[in-house]
Amino acid sequence: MARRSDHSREELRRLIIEEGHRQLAQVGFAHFSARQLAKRIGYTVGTIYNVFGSLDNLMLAINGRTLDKWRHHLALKLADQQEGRLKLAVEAYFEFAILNRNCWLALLDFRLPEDQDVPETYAAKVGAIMDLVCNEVRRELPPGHADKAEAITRSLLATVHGHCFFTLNGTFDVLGERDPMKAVLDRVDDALNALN
Amino acid sequence: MARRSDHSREELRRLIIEEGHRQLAQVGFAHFSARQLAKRIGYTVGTIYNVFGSLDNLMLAINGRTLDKWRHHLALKLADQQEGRLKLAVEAYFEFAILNRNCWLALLDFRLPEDQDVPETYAAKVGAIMDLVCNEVRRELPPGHADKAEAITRSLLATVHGHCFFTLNGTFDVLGERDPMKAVLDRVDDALNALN
DNA sequence: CGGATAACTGAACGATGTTCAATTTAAATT
DNA sequence: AATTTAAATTGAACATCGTTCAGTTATCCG
Repeated sequence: MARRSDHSREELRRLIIEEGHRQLAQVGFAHFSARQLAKRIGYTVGTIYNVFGSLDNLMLAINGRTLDKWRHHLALKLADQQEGRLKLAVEAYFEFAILNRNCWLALLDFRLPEDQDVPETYAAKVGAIMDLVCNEVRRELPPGHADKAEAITRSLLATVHGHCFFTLNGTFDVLGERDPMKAVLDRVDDALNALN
Repeated sequence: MARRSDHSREELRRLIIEEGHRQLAQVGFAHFSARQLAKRIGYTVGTIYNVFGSLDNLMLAINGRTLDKWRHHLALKLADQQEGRLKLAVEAYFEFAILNRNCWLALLDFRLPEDQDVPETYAAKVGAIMDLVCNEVRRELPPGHADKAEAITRSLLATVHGHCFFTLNGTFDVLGERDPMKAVLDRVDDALNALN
């Protein structure tokens, strides 16, 4: 059984997040359980609550981990690419969501109580993904429209999100959409071409 | 206490759905409970399971009710309007989601097990909303592009959904978007103008 | 060694989804 | 009106969940 000598508090924190991420990927948000996570790492429920204080905080940490991996995935796909970088970014967005279905959906399924707002560390991770995409949007903007980069990026992120969700959701199946990627790339092009 | 004389089986079914819808609107998907719903209508848990067989089926029925109300809301807003009908449809889409936050989010939060696919009655309700919007899209399409109406409608629905979700979600707050409606209407315009 | 501190446990509580034999009520039949 | 049949409803039982926290155990330090 794990003891203090094995893990400092910070190491234990990371272990819980990492194994929690794995469990989430396997069983999905709806069947995620702190007790099962504890069993997986050889601890008991109480320990998880001692470390994170609440399930909400744990979920924030695990979802934060997903955001980190997502940003990393995007950055990897963009590295050393010269042409069509924005298109690559959109495709990487989709790819990550599909390859990490349960974890990506958990980003949406989990919501803090209405009175609480997201911690800054979490917001920063979302912002980092936004910044990454914004750089690519700015590249493809016609000269003299650089000031619109942030606004367009926000809107395109929402656009891509919608297509991605409808894909994973089954909504596109119901509606008869068989090539969501083409659809969303068309929307991105439309938005950028509108500035010419 | 409710007895057979008070409600036929079909009436009871409707009562459960209606009160379930109310409860869902009040407490949200995460805190929805069959037991509390039973208490609300003066029955016990078993009855709900006898009528619906499972929580999943109950949720499908309640979400189906939400879809019906949503379509009805859209149709109402469009009735007797001559100009800017597509814009009105988009605004009504948003309006319903904001006015029925918990019920709208439950449409997304609830997911059937992966091996089950959505029943046709449910898919039909989604299709009905799609058809309603598609009619407005077709109106604004340039001549000779009528065959693209369905594909564009699917994509625009996803686009609007993304903006709507980011609004309710708090993502747009984090990203600094203060006028989501303008953003999404721009995207809709971009898509339609791209055909000219 | 021994006291202080940190880490960890696990029982307890209330609430959940789910099942189903037993009961109650209404309807049908005699 | 009495009796039978069918439908409707109950509620206890079970496993599991999030959450708390007094008590135990392990580690550290003087």
